[in-house]
Amino acid sequence: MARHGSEPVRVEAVPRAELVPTERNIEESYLFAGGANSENEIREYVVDVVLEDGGKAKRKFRYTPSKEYGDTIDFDRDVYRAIILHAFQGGGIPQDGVVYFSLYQLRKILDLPDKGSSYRKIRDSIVKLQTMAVNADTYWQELKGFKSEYYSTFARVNFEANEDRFGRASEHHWVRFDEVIVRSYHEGYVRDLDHNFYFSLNKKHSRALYSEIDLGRGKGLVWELSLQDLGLRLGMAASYRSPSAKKRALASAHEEMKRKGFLTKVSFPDKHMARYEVAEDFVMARTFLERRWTPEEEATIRALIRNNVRAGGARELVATKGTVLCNYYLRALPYQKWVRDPGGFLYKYISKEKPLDVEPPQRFLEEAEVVPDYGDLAPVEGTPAAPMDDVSTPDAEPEDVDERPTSWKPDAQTGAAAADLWRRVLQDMDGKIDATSLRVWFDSCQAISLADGRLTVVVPNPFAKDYVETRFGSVLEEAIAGRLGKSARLKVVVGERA
DNA sequence: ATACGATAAGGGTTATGCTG
DNA sequence: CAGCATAACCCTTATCGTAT
Repeated sequence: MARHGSEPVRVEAVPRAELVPTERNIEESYLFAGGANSENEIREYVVDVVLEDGGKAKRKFRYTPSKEYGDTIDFDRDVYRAIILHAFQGGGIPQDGVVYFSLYQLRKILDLPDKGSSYRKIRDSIVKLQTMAVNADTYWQELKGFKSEYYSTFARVNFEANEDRFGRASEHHWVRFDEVIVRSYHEGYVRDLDHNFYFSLNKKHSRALYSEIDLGRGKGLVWELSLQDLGLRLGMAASYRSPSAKKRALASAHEEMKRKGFLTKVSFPDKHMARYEVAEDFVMARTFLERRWTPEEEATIRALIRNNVRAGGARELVATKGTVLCNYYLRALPYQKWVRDPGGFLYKYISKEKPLDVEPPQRFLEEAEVVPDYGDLAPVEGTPAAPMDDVSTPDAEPEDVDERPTSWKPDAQTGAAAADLWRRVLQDMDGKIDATSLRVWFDSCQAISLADGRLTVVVPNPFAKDYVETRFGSVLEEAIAGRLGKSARLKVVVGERA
């Protein structure tokens, strides 16, 4: 049975040189789409893939359910997400893909009752994922090539439990994610879903839909796809063949996601298409985009990411713990022993402010000029890095403004005119950009000069620059051109406002 | 393709039963 | 009796079949 996903999937290049660069985790879309059909037949999906250079390829996924456990259902998706959340809480999936867990921890995440059948269900689900065979074939016409991958989500599953000396069960279960999943995770394709939000959703299709929308929208806030493809991804039964049947089945999930603030609008441009609009507030509350980063903070974030901390996690650490604390652990990292995964180590130790196992040798570090002043954080023998709430909050330091590399002042002659024009342009935006976005993105902007038909606007950080240019660039230029004439341009620069 | 009624299924809670 | 597991129940939702 072949089903055709109709939506082309955008594919980005991967760093490694490969015959066929393909986005990997699109298979997640269909991995859990079984269950509705009780027959345990092989499920097959064909997806059109658009390569970065515009070339076209076809990707075929085949899922062979295990004879013993049958096809995947929604619960298996939840278990899979619970393991990823558990791994994330432990600092991320390590390079070797091995994640240790106890069934008790997963049961807590899944919020299941404490009884034997809960544990059995989770266990069966893990084994089911291990024994479901996945085959992904990619055909790339231009190269006259193909690539055929065979794997299962978990390359290996081990259940081990001992009794400790008090007779209590002590669990040492582990799974090893297949390298395909590990690579997806580290290349950022497995999105950092808000797992708490994910598990707060109750309606039948809500969880799967949230995953799909968040993946599908990429960096944007709007996602459109055919109801046909949506039905496939959510594993709707064959009886939902008509669009109205799908809409009715999805109604309660839509309602829940709007009520909980993820979606602002669900519409159907025509009767075969669904259009989802994601709330900007929801996305922003979960990224740290809106925050202004000092150069020092940005350097710390980059250092954390270089050491395999996930991008979102790195920003979270710097935002919540401050640069001083982060740098303290970063510099101590090379001296630690038995660190399996630097990213995991850093995330765990910094977020919990855990005492270091090995203190870095102070004298050596200072001589090498790699350790600047620790301030109050200088480790004291025996009591390493204790509470330090107010020491490390980076925002409350007005005196460091002058140290920033770029500080823009309004141009003496054109500054006032620029500010005036900018104010009018923003008024023009009323109705074209919603009020929340206006406030969030433009409150911190300042127009500083107007020369040769070019309006220069200062934004606080590179994120804001990127966001303003890509999302609002064209409407803004249009509005400026409307007031200044056709050749008018907008220039966005990053810097501290004067 | 759609609307809608019938029914199965699922979640949640309480009652009951079993075992040591 | 504690500590569980299961049965019974209610209510909501998912799914299916049928008439239009």
